[in-house]
Amino acid sequence: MQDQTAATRKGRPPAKAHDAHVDLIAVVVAVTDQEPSVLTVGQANALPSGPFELGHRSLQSGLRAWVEQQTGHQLGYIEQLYTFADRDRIGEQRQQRVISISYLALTRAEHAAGPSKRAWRSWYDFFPWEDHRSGAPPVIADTLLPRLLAWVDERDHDPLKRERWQRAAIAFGFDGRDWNEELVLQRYELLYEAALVEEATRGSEPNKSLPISGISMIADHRRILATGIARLRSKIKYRPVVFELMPPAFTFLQLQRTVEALSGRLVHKPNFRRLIEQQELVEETGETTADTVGRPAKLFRFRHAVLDERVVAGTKLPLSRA
Amino acid sequence: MQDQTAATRKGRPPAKAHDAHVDLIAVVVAVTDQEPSVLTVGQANALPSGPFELGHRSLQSGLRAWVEQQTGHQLGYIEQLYTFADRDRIGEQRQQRVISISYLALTRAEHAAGPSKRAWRSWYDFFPWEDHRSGAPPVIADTLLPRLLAWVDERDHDPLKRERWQRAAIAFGFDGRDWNEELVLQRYELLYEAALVEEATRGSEPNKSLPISGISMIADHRRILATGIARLRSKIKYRPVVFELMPPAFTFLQLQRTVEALSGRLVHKPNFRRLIEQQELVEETGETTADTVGRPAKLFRFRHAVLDERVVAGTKLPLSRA
DNA sequence: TCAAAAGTGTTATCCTTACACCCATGT
DNA sequence: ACATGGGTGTAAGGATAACACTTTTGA
Repeated sequence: MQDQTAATRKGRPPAKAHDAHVDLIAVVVAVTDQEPSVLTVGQANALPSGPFELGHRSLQSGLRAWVEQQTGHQLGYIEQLYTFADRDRIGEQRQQRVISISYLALTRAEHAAGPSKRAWRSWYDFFPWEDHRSGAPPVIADTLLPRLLAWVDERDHDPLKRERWQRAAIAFGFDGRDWNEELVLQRYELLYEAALVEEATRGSEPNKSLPISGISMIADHRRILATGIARLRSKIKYRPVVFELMPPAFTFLQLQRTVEALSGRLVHKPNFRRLIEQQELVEETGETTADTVGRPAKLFRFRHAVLDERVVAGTKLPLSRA
Repeated sequence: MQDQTAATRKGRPPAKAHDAHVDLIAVVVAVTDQEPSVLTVGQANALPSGPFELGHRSLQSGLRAWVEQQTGHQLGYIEQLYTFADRDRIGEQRQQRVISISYLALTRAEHAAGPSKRAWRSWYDFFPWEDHRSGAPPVIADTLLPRLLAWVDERDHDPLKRERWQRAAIAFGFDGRDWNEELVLQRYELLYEAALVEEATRGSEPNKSLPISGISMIADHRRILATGIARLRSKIKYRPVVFELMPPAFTFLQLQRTVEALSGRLVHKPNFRRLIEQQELVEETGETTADTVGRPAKLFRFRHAVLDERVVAGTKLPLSRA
């Protein structure tokens, strides 16, 4: 079998012909003061990124190196998000591929060391329509809804109108539908398609009836951020990843506020508590907070043991005995 | 903002310095005769793959092109699995990176056109310990368990032994734990670590007390296959992807057998039926099967409309009113 | 008539959701 | 006293799991 390893390479043409440049991009998330923040560089409109180099031991270590260099921040939890390819023009006519490998990283903002500090930015600055903690944000009814209706009306035929409207309604919860906080990417893509985000109008001359809503980012970084947010909003529901964002000891309310910041929705306090307790995700530290107001709360820490013990597995199949 | 796009490229050194070769690898799955099969090339021990080239319009279209060229098979549903990097030596000392981007694709074996046909192979040939449709396969108790116990005993200290044993027990359901069909990758990695799969012993001289169990593949293809299986086993539980593997019309039992083939477990017929019905995933075609045996079954088709209507969203947070 | 598969009814149990309420502290 | 947050009790409703049973065909 050993010798057949060569077979994988069989069709490979001379390397230089279509080698690609590889970029690593990080969505680094922390929650501070009940705001979900993302680590940015430049004019706070780019995600930390850099080329994958021969000196890097692995993709992840390359990513760590770049983030640390650009922001002074050390990363803990990392997971891969998505890989995509773009055509890039270098020099005259010669084209080259750029492969971008994006990652989601979770930390606590305090882990910073050096020049970062000001580089954190609430992700709702980029996605104002995503924060439903105080109900649906006004921007949806005031700006997005009318413009999306106009976009729907661009279509001539009824079935085509209906299709656009249905997509918009599902994404934003129109027509009495529920808001679904996980559809972050779909919403961004819809707004992009409807030319309601700045990124969509690049390359064309600026329109007088300006687009809107949300700070834009360079290249497709806002799209990558949307992907990261969506992944995280989905993942907190079936893996104990929130704790990566928490200090070593915390109260239930702090934990709840963090989840609320991420999901952009309010949760039911008593039931949230029971949900966490029942899964045995935390244990008491024995201490209580000396909070300024209200009854002192017990402090808890994450039970790291659960990561070994259990597998969280979600069966949804009606398995049979035997 | 436009001009700041240049900022992304700021740190980029001369392109050739560390450009990478990009490979696309496909795990193409079909289910035929109640066997989950994977499309292979070569001596049926490699996954279809090929370099990403400038001529490819996108990563996915590059993948489609390679699979079609190597197997004559056209792909329908595709999703990205994972991207990883390896060091590759070309020529003398010069090292280069190889980036592998893997995909999961779902089709029906009949879609083949050309030389494929014999290239399909049950994925349980590669992972015999994964098929629990007739109870736990003997290979686990007969071969894997004793060898895993030996591997556990390699450790000197008790806590280290315990840690290895706990991992094995969770992965394989020892100690009265439940079998978890989603842990495909963990199991493969465990067996790799314990040198119980051929891939782990490459580079060293062949051991007399030979490893075992499961046909090996070139390079890390079996690991990629494990990733694909795990992803699919997990995904069929919360997205209607099984239908990509079904013919246009099918009976409940056929659907059930397909799910069983994928998950490697038996499901409860009446409850499975209700589960599908209740989600309104299918509709009657009006026809019935002329089966050889038993009462004729109604034929159903997938309700493609559900993909637009619903979002399947899985809330697991105790949301509050207001 | 029997085997094999299709299909329905019904119950016990658990999880989720919602509502109601009491507790402890600072001002 | 009361505002604020901490924390518990409990019951309704829905989903899941398990068991029992009837129906329809071909051999």
